Amino acid sequence: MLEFEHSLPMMLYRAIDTILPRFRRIFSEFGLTETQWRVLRVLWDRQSATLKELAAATLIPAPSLVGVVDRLAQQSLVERVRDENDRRQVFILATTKGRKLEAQVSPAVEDTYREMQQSLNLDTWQALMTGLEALTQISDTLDTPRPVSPPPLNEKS
Amino acid sequence: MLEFEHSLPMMLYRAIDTILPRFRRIFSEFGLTETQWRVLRVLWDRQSATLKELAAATLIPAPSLVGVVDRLAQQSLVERVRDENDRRQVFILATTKGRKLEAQVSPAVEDTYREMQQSLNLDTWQALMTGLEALTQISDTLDTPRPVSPPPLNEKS
DNA sequence: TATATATTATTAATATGTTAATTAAAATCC
DNA sequence: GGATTTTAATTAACATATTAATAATATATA
Repeated sequence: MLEFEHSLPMMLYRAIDTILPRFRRIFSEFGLTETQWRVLRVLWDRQSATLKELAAATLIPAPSLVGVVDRLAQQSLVERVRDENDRRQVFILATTKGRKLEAQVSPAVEDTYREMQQSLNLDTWQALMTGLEALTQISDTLDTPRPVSPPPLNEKS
Repeated sequence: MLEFEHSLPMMLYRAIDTILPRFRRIFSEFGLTETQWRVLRVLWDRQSATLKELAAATLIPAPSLVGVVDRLAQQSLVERVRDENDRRQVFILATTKGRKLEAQVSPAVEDTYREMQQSLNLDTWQALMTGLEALTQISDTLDTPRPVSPPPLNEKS
């Protein structure tokens, strides 16, 4: 029981449950959900992004992202522009209205982020980030979904 | 952008996205979702739990848990028993069928957990767990939701 | 070039998360 | 003892996650 409740996955979930509500309170003051904010947050930093790029940057799965962008578009915060070079792709970009939100929302978000950061010992913070970084790269060690094909020898051709 | 994608919340989400799919593959082999497995996992360790206790142990919000337990009950894996001493409460307990699943599912889950653990440096693992532990306790430092009490001396009524 | 294959976005179906409201039962207060 | 307030579970409404399938377009290949 202690075993389970202190397993790595549960510790990660608990960490998220601990820190995210503080941010969501801010988002909701501006009529945004957390995922909607994440999309805008990325678009504030880059002129546009395809749906696929947006999914990678926000970690929102593409099927969910379709709906998130729909609702942001309904609020006139973003718009879709079909890529004419490759008509499979769609560019998403923030509207002027969407961009104006940044100055409204970001200060409180950054304040909260700093508070959170400062409530942790600096060494603890860095060890945590280093550990998370390492964890996200074990996929290379593990995810190799069993020797699918033995391409060992002859690495180049 | 790098700033955002390497923020603590995004690092936590990325960590979960990295390690959970491996476990979900196992669960689905037995017709279980991740949350369904979490409920069973707790009930395998204790004879019963009220919905509230189950929510705390699994980190599944109570409103979601109602549906999760519904579906587990439909599969005859758990059952509800009203507490006769306090009829507001409901005990959830695993059925015989539900208990038999443990021997089927747990070995693969534990194998995968060990693989994951061993793919990380031991120091890194411990620093990560320590950091997560510390993070889940900053609520005491921060969560104090602003001095709710003293509403600025009677501004007007 | 016609066909097969791969890629991007989207839809579909089901399960869960999030917040607020509701119901029933207990505990508290007068 | 009856009104009030809490508490546990549930419902409701909306948004998102997960997995599989589909449509449209692009690329590769024979």
